[in-house]
This record gives sequence, C-alpha cells and structure tokens, in this order.
Amino acid sequence: MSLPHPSTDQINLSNVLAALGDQTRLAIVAELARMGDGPVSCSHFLIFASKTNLSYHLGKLREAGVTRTEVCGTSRFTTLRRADLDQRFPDLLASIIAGASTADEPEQDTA
Amino acid sequence: MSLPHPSTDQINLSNVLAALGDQTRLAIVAELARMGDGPVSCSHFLIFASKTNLSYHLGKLREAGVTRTEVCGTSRFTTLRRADLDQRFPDLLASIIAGASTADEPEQDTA
DNA sequence: CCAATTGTTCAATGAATTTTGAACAAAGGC
DNA sequence: GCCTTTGTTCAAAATTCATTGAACAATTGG
Repeated sequence: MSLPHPSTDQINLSNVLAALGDQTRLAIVAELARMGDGPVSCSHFLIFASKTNLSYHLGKLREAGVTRTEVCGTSRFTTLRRADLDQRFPDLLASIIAGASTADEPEQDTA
Repeated sequence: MSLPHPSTDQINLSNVLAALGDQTRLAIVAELARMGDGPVSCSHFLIFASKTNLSYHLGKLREAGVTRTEVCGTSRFTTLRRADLDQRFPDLLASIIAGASTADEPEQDTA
C-alpha cells in the first residue's frame, strides 16, 4: 500500500542536499514546484529520464524526504514535502526552487 | 599566486548543492560560518579530515564557487563567498547554514 | 480471461567520487 | 644553508552513484 518515507525529524540536511545536487532530480523538483507541488504521476517525468532511471531518482528523492509518493492503482503520485522541509529547514526549498527556475543553463564548473 | 575561481555568474546551483551534499564539506562550511565567514587556514579543518583529503574537499568547494581561497606565504586562507552566493541564490546559504548548525546528528536515511 | 498500462526489481556495467600514502614544492625561521 | 611548517600532486584502491535492458508485478479495461 504505502511506501517507506522518513519522518520529518529524520530528514537530514546533507541527504537532502545530495539528493538535489543532481541535475535530473533538481529538474524533477523544479517541475513538481511548477505543477503546484503535485501530485504528479511518474510518467510525467519521462521528459527527464527513462522509466527505469526515473524509478531510481524518484526513489532517491523519497528516501531523502524531499518527496512523498502515494500508490493509487497502477500509478504513483509524487508530491513535494514542502511543509515538512520548511519545518526542518526554513527557506531552503524556496530558495532552491527559485534558483533552479532562474535560467540554470548547462554551465559546467569552470573551476 | 592566485587560484582559479568561477566568476559569480558561473556559479551553478546543482554544483553548489552537490558540493554541500557531503558531510565533510557541509561541516567545513558550517565551521566557516561559525568563524564569521573566514578567512580560515586549511589546517584549522584538520578536525574534519586528513591533510590530503582536506585539500581535495577544499578544492571542491572552491571549484563550485562556495569558497574563495587566497594564498599567503605557505598558508592558504579560505573564505565563504557569501555575497556572491547571495546574489546568485538569495537565502540559500543562510538556510543551509542554519540547518547545518541545528543539531544535525549522524542520522542516516531510514528510507 | 487477455491485453495494455504503469512502474518496479534485478544484475551488470560504466563512471565519478572519496580516501589513502608517498613524494614533492614553497615559504619562513634559525 | 637546513629544517620545519603548510599544503599540493600523483597514482592507486575502495566505494558509491547513475544508467541500462530484461523480466516481473499489480491494476484496469474490454
């Protein structure tokens, strides 16, 4: 029925940052925010990665406590855990989403 | 004399998040903040990692644009690039530092 | 029941990251 | 000039992460 999610107080900062420190996952979160925090079904994110790979990335986001996934029939709906993240790390999610939306072109590290 | 640093507009969000999504580097940044944003010499961070390993992590932070390193004799002083980061990603650094300082015990992901 | 849809798990691979020790370089102090 | 201090570079090893395809499971529609 339901998948394992960390409780709010189990959400760890470096896990969250590591989860979001990946182009694909950051794009997923930005898209979730653009969609009003969800719920959004997995297939919606096929624009970002293959089905199998998506399963992996969505799992990472869920395990880090960034998203919540609810099973509904053969579909799964993902939501941003905004309230939980805000409680744990005020302003963090908002600033990340704002930064991700602001033209973040594929500019690599120029050291 | 001076080391290569990305310019402010070259600082990329997912690079910054990936840089901070590591316990050691997050601890270094939190310590820098605790020290008033630096400058702090490398050896100060020996509490977090070995000399060689520190060289690696401080390099990562510098390349991501999180810190600035200035050479001074045989020492190197690291500073937080707070103004640059604030300009690029408002509130991000402050929320991360606040979250890192708030008792972030070694709690692992409980998925 | 059969077929299609939605998404997962598994094992394998390739790639990137982290960590280490040995050797090195550049000051600075005596 | 030598020795110490501070920190780097290099190559290797260990670990972790990301990506893939094949096979599977659950639900829904006809």
